[in-house]
Amino acid sequence: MPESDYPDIRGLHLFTEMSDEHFNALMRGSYVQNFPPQIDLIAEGDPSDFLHVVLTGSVELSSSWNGRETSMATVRPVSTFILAATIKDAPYLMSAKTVEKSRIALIPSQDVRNVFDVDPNFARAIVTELAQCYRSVVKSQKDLKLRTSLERLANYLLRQQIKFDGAAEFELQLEKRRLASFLGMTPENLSRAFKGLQPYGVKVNGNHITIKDQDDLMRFAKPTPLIDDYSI
Amino acid sequence: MPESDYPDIRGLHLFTEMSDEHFNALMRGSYVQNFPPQIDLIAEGDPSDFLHVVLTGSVELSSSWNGRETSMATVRPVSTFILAATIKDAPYLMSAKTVEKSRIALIPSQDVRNVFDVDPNFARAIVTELAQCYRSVVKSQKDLKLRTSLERLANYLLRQQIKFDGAAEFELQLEKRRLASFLGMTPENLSRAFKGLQPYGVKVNGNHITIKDQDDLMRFAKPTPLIDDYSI
DNA sequence: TTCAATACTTGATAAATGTCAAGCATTGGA
DNA sequence: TCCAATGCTTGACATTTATCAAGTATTGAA
Repeated sequence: MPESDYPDIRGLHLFTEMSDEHFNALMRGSYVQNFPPQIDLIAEGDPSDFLHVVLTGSVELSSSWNGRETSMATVRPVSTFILAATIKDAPYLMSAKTVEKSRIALIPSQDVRNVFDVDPNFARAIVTELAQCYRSVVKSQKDLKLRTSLERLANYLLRQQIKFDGAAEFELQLEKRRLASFLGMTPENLSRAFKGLQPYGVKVNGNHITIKDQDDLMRFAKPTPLIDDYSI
Repeated sequence: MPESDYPDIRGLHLFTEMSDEHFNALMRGSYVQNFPPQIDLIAEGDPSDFLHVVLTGSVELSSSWNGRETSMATVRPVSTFILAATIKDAPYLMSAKTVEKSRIALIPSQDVRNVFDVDPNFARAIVTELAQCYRSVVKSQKDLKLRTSLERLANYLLRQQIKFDGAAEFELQLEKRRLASFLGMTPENLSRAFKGLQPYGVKVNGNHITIKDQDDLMRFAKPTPLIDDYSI
């Protein structure tokens, strides 16, 4: 891997605290590649040979069964994916595909496991990251099981609003059909759900969202940190 | 904690490989308690002061929002719960309550974090356990998003059957209303779902399940290791 | 700029799931 | 042993969500 890419990766929580020696050892076997949009990076069921790091662009994680498919998450820079499969040396549970043109680092899983055993700081970082991932899925599970699709959309919009520093207007970061799948509904239903939020001051124009009265929407959405705050 | 309880805990994957010294250090601050059925052990949102280990009995993990409640998992001996909250020193995302009379070990979270930093074997075990937990939730998420309630029940029964070494008859380990909630449906719907599986050779009598023709049920359920095999 | 491909929306309808109410079955004290 | 409490089942109905089909809007490449 060219050393010019090191700083981006070094900046990740996962790699900030480890020793230079171990970091360099990890990087030696790794490489960075540019991918066009819509490229399949991994398929669920494949052996987990590499830990992936998204440096630019975005990657969608999805799963299929019996001819159906669902979007599980979208990974944005700078973060890793399929850490758990790498750690366990087990097959991927999700497929990954670039959404847009993306720059991705590939770190051999065996190297990750080796360095884990000798660098306590890296070990600590990995376990923190994994715990974070675990808690994110649990939150998402609660969202799915406890809320209707309208409530899920309302809370999604409020989470996005927080990402944009509480701005009253912002752009959706996902295509609507992808968002629908992520929220566990059909694209048709998402269209209707947006209409269903009009009485609470939500306006939609293409990807542009306007939230007229945040409090009004919050009274309906009833967000809670134990589902909606991905930082804890 | 009485030393007589040590072996049960030592037998857990999480604790087998660590040094005696560190294990004893962990145990010193811990204690074991017997709880009657239906006792609230932790509430979601509480700070995570202890890592819990179920030695006997069983514990249900659940979550609530806006007056609704859902069963997230049932923990059986010998295993831990709320490991992720302990590691992150973050609030619990789920509540826990004994289902039956249970014997539970409580290990101070701070001690777990301290020993993690000094015992590489323990660190490795924790990260493996966490990766396992993460992958379990992802599988459960796929189950929920990709399958109908009838398909979820069919696959649940096949998973239970495997637990009982493929026996054609076995007892449900959960109350039906708990099972319904775990599978993301109402008790009424679960009743109807059992009827819906009759054409595939499933017979129900109270908690007693008979699967007349496993192949028949499998043709309907279409189980896949990437959702249904909790060992990978 | 044009046009074909793709995404999105809408309405009509169907299927899945939830709710309510009532009755039956089981269970665990008194 | 009895019976009250709880869980389970069933039917009728309501709601939610999905499907299908058609039309509109948007996008990207020639």
